[in-house]
Amino acid sequence: MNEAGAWTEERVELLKKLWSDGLSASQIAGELGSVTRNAVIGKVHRLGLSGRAKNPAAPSTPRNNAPRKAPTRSPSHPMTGNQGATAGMTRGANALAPQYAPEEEPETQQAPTPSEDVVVPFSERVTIMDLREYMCRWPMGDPTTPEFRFCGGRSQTGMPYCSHHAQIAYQPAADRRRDRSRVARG
DNA sequence: CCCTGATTCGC
DNA sequence: GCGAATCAGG
Repeated sequence: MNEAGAWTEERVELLKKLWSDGLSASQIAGELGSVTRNAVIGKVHRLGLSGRAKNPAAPSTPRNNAPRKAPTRSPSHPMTGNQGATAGMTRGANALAPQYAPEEEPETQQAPTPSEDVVVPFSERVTIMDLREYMCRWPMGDPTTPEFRFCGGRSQTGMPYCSHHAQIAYQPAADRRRDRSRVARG
């Protein structure tokens, strides 16, 4: 039978399906299992699927010269002693769970109750003291109260907010009619 | 700090 | 052909 780790027809087809579906490499890797995101990307490139739905004449990352500078990898000492890093590479493909978000939109719940805490767990809420550059700076509550907190979620570099709040704050007025229900006014 | 894909290169 | 390592951008 097909062994895990081998790219069988089914795996390749599923890979193409998920890739064309817009799923990220890590998600596909998590769904396939036994493979890492790198493996998925590698296979994708090998198949010639790279680029997904991007403009063929619009390379986001035009590596003009990038001489790859000799990485000079040392295969002699892949792991000297102990990696001492995370106890288990819980990163990348393994970090993402093979779960899907159907994103249900309860229209019956149009309550204007701006309770962001419903989407942001308390554990992530931080004060300005614990705020980091990579943390979401979405304001919560009144800044005049001592209970004022920030989202504290994971934000991208350069982004003041996390992915969730970034979409809320950066909603184009044209598409704003969608309304996220509990989005509310900050 | 997190994530993404792209590429190289040893196996 | 495969995939880890690395790079580069967000």
